[in-house]
Amino acid sequence: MKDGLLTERQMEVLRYRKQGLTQQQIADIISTSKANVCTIEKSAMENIRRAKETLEFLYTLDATHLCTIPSGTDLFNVPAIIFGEAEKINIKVKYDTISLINRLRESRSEACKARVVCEDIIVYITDQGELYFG
Amino acid sequence: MKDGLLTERQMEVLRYRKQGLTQQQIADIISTSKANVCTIEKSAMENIRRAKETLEFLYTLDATHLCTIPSGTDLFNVPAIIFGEAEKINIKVKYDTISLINRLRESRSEACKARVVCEDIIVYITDQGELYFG
DNA sequence: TGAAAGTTAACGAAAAGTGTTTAAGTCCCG
DNA sequence: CGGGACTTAAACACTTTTCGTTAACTTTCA
Repeated sequence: MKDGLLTERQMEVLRYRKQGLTQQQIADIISTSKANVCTIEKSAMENIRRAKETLEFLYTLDATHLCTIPSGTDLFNVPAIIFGEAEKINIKVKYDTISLINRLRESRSEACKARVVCEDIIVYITDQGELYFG
Repeated sequence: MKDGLLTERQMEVLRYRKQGLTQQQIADIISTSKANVCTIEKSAMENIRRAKETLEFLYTLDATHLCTIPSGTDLFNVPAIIFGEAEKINIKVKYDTISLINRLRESRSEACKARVVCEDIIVYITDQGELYFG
């Protein structure tokens, strides 16, 4: 039984950072270079990103594939597509038009350029109407 | 830019498992021993555990542990419990009864079945009265 | 009880992650 | 411009994780 993803070193740096210390100050405290503090902090953030992604995967496990939004689709057409597909399988989506777009932007910002979807987006849905974008 | 914590192999096994296949059946499909499938599945679960713990740490970075809502609690009793605990440490929760329940449902929908909490939920609170559910 | 499902332990090889250093780089502000 | 804060890349020693095998063990249940 081990701890979380973060090493002692990484948690140490994050805690000091939260207190508002600069990388140089932290470097002095823990006796290393500021470059090292930077890489430690960076890998901590990377680990946090991976932890989030891991749980997202877990959610998609009990979600079913709903549809795929093709690259090039206008962002404002996405909700209609999703509502339509969800209706076909008798699931009520738990988001309205606006919050659906926000949720998509939030979780796949790199796939949304201006008003257009610039990557294929796979849409998953749970029985409860929760959405995930792959 | 890598993916989550889980390896391809681990996700593969979890997906088949979700479909209800036995370890032996999966072993046949991916051409290995059932013992190996067992260890892959086990380490996948371990990784998921660590991912959760990592995010818990993130919350505790600027929040303190308030209390734990035990599985089985009626959803409508949750606010009273939280308000009570927060009062003990002189923090005013920034949500009213209704929005607190909504917030919980939003962030831990899979832990709320109908009117009942079906998993233990760890509650964190910041000095500002913001809540997190672990 | 017997068979199928699942778990565990010990071990090895390959792969991935971590902390470090050094040296060069960007970015922003006064 | 100069300096402080931060980022990046390459290389290194080191540790941990992963996938795999074999063989024995426990659990479940018809």
